[in-house]
Amino acid sequence: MKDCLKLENQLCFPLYAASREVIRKYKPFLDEINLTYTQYIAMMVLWDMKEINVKELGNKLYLDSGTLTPLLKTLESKGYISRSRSSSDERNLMICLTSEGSKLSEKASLIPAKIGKCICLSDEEAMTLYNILYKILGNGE
Amino acid sequence: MKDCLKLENQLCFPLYAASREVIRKYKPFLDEINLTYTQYIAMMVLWDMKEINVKELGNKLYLDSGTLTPLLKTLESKGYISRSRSSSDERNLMICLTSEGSKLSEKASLIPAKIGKCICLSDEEAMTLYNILYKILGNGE
DNA sequence: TACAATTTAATTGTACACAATTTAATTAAT
DNA sequence: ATTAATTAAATTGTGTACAATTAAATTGTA
Repeated sequence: MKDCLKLENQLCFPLYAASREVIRKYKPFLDEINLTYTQYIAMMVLWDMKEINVKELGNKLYLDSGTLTPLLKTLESKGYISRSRSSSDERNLMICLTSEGSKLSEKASLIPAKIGKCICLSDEEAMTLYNILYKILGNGE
Repeated sequence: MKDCLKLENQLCFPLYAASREVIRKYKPFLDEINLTYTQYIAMMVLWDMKEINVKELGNKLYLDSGTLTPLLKTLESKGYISRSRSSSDERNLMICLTSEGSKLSEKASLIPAKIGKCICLSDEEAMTLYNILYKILGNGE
């Protein structure tokens, strides 16, 4: 069998596996605030922006409406966001943070430090990883 | 809003996003051999091992039977693998490569080079990334 | 040897991902 | 101003992920 097909010679596989392992580490902390990982990163955008439409949110998260529509309905049912059409362009669905959703950031702000303790990379490794990952993300544009 | 909750200050997010972006780059090539990405990495293990049980396969891929059972049934229906209980221990389901599945590696072996052209990292960056990702994967053990 | 504990897959249920299509609203072109 | 093209979100359908439970086989132990 060709070496290029061995799992240990792939870059894609540890990328995929490490991504899932890190998300798995978030789970116990996210359970405490009743969010999934994808809901958490959507909330991160909202904590920052307060208001955004689905298209823009999708651009930031690399997700489309097929994923976001049900996810945002769930966040609405949890009381963290509101969903309403833009009056200036009815095609746009505006997502707004509720006060309940805003309040959630207090508890959430404790999570990054907790995760840092679980990952165990040096500051330099973390920075290097960050830069290479964004280089990969930049490739497609 | 606290900076630690900004999306651009997370390491987990570019990891998650880059993983999906890379898998997305595989799609047109994997479509040609009628495999999804997860099916592809499962086949990689089989091209290497010829025979393996579900538990071991799950250990290698960081996946459990909830994901693998339906995936392996699909690969069986495509004729690439066979599924049969081990005679020495009926709890174990042995996955074996069929000749059809083995033949598939010829076409598949062309994919890594094609992907390499899409990712555009230097050899050094690729090696650095690989090592850091496996360091993350090693953390949990 | 019984029987409790463990192990392996399968199953069930929830939540993404994402391609492809549909629907409604807006914009562009005639 | 109509109609064609475009855009945004929702919908549909397939395939993962993964927690939790179940069922069957095996192993350990009194």
